[in-house]
Amino acid sequence: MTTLASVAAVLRCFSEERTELTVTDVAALLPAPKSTVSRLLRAMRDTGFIESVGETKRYRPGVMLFEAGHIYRHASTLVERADEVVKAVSAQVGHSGYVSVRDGLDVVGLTYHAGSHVLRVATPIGRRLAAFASATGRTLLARLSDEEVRRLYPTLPTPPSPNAPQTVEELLVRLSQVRREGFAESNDEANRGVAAIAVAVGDPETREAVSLCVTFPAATITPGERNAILQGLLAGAKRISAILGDGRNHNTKTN
Amino acid sequence: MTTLASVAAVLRCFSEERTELTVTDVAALLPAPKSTVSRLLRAMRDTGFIESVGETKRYRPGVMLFEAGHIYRHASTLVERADEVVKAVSAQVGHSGYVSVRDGLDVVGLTYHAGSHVLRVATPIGRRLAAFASATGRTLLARLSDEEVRRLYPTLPTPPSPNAPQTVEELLVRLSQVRREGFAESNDEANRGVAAIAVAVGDPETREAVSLCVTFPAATITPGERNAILQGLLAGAKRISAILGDGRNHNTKTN
DNA sequence: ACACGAGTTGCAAATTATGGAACTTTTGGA
DNA sequence: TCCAAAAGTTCCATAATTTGCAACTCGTGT
Repeated sequence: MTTLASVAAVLRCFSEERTELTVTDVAALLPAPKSTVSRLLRAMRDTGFIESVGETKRYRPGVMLFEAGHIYRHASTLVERADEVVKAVSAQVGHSGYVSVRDGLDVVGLTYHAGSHVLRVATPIGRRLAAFASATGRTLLARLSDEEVRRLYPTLPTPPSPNAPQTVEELLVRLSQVRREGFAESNDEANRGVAAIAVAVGDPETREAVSLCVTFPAATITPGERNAILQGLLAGAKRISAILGDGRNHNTKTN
Repeated sequence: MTTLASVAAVLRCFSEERTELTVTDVAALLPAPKSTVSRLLRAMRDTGFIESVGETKRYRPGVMLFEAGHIYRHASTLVERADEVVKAVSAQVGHSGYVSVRDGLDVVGLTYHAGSHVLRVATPIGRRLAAFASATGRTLLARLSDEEVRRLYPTLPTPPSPNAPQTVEELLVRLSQVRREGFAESNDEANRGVAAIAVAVGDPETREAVSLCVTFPAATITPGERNAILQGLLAGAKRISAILGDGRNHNTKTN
């Protein structure tokens, strides 16, 4: 394992549930010998990747990562436009919305707008979900060919819920449906009692694709509300697509 | 230069003005031989520190940095509390506010609330300013002893404006004033026509310190508005200090 | 077609990282 | 307060990775 791979592995150990790490934590998580980890964390601290928490031997991400991450987030025209759409739809229907990107087998939330209704999901910003087991992820996977999807998923990871695809074949069927309908839905899949509608759009120049998503309570959503969400997202994605020249907008049906 | 130092140096080349980098860019900026840079960027891309922009040879920060940066930002109780204070004062007086931390000789903006008045400064999030030449920076430097400040500044960097301290001795005088008064002001210093008031507060457990700041147009601010800003920040900092046990709140005067 | 600039690759030498073991420091319980 | 255990650090020979020069490839513009 190269130094870079080690550093990346350490950074991936941080999460919202584990915002600080010790030598022993990292030694167990990587796994790697304590001596190696001790020196690695020291070097990471000295170069700004992590910082000590006060005078303790605990480490947390360094401000340099915040700065670079900020640039990541704010340099993308596509994300900006997608966020505007999601914000407007979210405000219109009163449910939470967010924008995600795919990173390998996962989707990562980049932006979030809390809804005004009582149902609040935890902020998805910086949070990872399995792409195959979420509406946002499936809209992004649907932009790949079946061959590309098969290569990405030689075998399917353990599905996190019974409503998620259970086999690669089922996933492909679901993706085919996303392509036909232009959007994906999830129901009681990533969060109990929560459903979501998602639409993807891309920027052919940067080869970026993002998923626009609104979540809502599965049990109490009205058909009118659901339709407003869907139309809002589809129309927004179409506008973005027209501006950026995606030409792969899946808005083929009005449902 | 170790691999880690090289990677950190590359990440610091990104900015809001330079969101993408090429091999040639980095070779000039570091500086380093093209061959070294080519392989370094390749390794960084392979491990998630950077991503290719579409099919081009340009690179930008990777989503992994966004994730780690998000954790940095949201793991801090102090930043959260400071942000609430700044948000409330900003909403009350209608001017922009933000929270900053010090990183070496710089301050970095972490949060931002745009004011409702016409004067909008560019978002300070992720942006660096010279600590000695900004109100936020001086509130944070004032928490150091004079000896620590002298060690940090053997010589003073070139002042970016005539209103900034011009010598280390002048800086120390200004910091002494901040300690006495409990806040710092800047006027036409970081941004033309813009003034700022800042108050610092810390968390003794994590040894964090943040600066709470509100900016406003230097020419049109009224004494009442200025006082509302100052009192709002000082009172908020005092509340935080009482909760976190800072005991170094500089709220020694009501002015 | 050609020149030039951007970027990549080969290879020997230089430099850095590793892991086991010994050591030091910190922590928690009696 | 003391002591054992756990956490963390450092030494050192070996292994692994990185480096920079030079040659090469690719893309672009005239």
